[in-house]
Amino acid sequence: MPPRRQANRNSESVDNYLKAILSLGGVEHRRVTSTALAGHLGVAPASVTNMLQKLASAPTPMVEYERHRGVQLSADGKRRALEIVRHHRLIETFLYEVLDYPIEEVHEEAERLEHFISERFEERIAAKLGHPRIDPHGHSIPTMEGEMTEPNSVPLTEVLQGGTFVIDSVSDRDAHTLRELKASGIRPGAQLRVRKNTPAEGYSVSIGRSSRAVGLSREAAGDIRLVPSTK
Amino acid sequence: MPPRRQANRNSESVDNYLKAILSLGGVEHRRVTSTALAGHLGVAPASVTNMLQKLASAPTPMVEYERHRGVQLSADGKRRALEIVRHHRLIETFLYEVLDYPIEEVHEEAERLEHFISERFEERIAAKLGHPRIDPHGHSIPTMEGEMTEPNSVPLTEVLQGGTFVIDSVSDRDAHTLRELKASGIRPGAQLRVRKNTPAEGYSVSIGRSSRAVGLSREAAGDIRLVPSTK
DNA sequence: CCTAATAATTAGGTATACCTAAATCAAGGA
DNA sequence: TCCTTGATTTAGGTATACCTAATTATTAGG
Ligand SMILES: [Mn+2]
Ligand SMILES: [Mn+2]
Ligand SMILES: [Mn+2]
Ligand SMILES: [Mn+2]
Repeated sequence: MPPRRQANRNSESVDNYLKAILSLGGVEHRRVTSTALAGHLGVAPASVTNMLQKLASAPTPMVEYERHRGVQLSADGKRRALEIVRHHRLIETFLYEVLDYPIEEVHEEAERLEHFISERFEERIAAKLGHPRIDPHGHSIPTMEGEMTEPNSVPLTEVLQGGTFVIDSVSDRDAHTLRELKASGIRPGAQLRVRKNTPAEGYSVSIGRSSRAVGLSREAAGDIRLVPSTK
Repeated sequence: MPPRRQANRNSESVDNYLKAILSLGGVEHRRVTSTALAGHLGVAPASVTNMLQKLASAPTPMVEYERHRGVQLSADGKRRALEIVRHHRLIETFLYEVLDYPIEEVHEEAERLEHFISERFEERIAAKLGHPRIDPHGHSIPTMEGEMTEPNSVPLTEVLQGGTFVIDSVSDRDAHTLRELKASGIRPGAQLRVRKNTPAEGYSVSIGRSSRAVGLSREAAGDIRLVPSTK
């Protein structure tokens, strides 16, 4: 019979806009510009304006929008965005832990499935995984109640002094970069010593106890986030 | 960037039309009428006509369609339909075996997810499950190559003589009926003795070695398929 | 062989979510 | 303050996938 997925609220597109606003605006709710969203989502700026107007003028608006001044998530919008992020990261963890996906392939699959799983599915994989708080890239998984801790980590490209760090997370965006990082032993939790990290000199690190220098592209370096070594 | 799911070919709607044509026309490719499809899919007959015309006039047509004479799947259409059925039944098996879903809830979740999983996901759950050939309802799972064996089972309502049978499958369509069947111990593989099965007298059976009579609604009876007991 | 009833198609709309091109706005520098 | 320019929005389209109402085919009965 008619499964009919309803308009606005809850479509795959809407979900992706909300996630993008959360990601660009952070949990501090910085206003996000149409152009930034257009870039992030890969759609034309005009399409963004259109969608924002719809989202803002819904009966229970998902965003707070003012012409020419960008958007912010409403409380409802933030709740939904965090739910999708939870789906995404739980799915990634599940694919990695239970279905033995290579880490560089989990993101793409999760990006699709996050919109279509039920609350039951979410609950079941969370239980199966022991209610994990961190996904395979090192990103924190929002709780069922929509709480998410922000990392106090810093991109490798922005670390000022050299020294020893622990890898907090790696970006999930680019499968190719991720495959390279994996090959060099760069994964969340590993120890990393910064040798060079300036645009001029390039990027070079050592992993774990090894003293071997590992060179990194600018892009790869920007995809690694570090926290100070506690040891 | 642009994940852009492509037109026609491969949309969730198209998948559902192809599955419906397969289901109504059987693997023997009986022609299927627009009205039958409309009923099965819960859409207006006019919508069906429209879709069939598009599917039939695509560069590589998924169906063979003639005005006023119904449709049949093309070889391509059949391949796709069987792939979706494989997805559906593997997902059901996975939800049941790995995620401990109650049997009456697997269908709805599978109905959505079947359209969105990757080939990798399909392959991984199949491997995890040991390449099962039958889903939790007793339906056979098409192979990766698109082979599916048709059951030679008969609905309980169409069994002529009484006697002892083995339950081949139960319908997955109605969660409510399924819950009731489960409560009576009616599941694929179980032994079933037919006591009464006429519209006039109603439907009554015994399960396993028990001699207790279990009454069934007409609808429930039609949802049970039997094969002769080999013992 | 004609005619109703029924099945199916056509015609004309809606909503979502995109796009391009043409306005228009906001802000910073002169 | 005014003007230029880049950002944003408006205007006008496209494609998918639905719907209702009107029209046309098919077919079975008389
Ligand atoms: Mn990801
Ligand atoms: Mn997504
Ligand atoms: Mn099913
Ligand atoms: Mn489906």
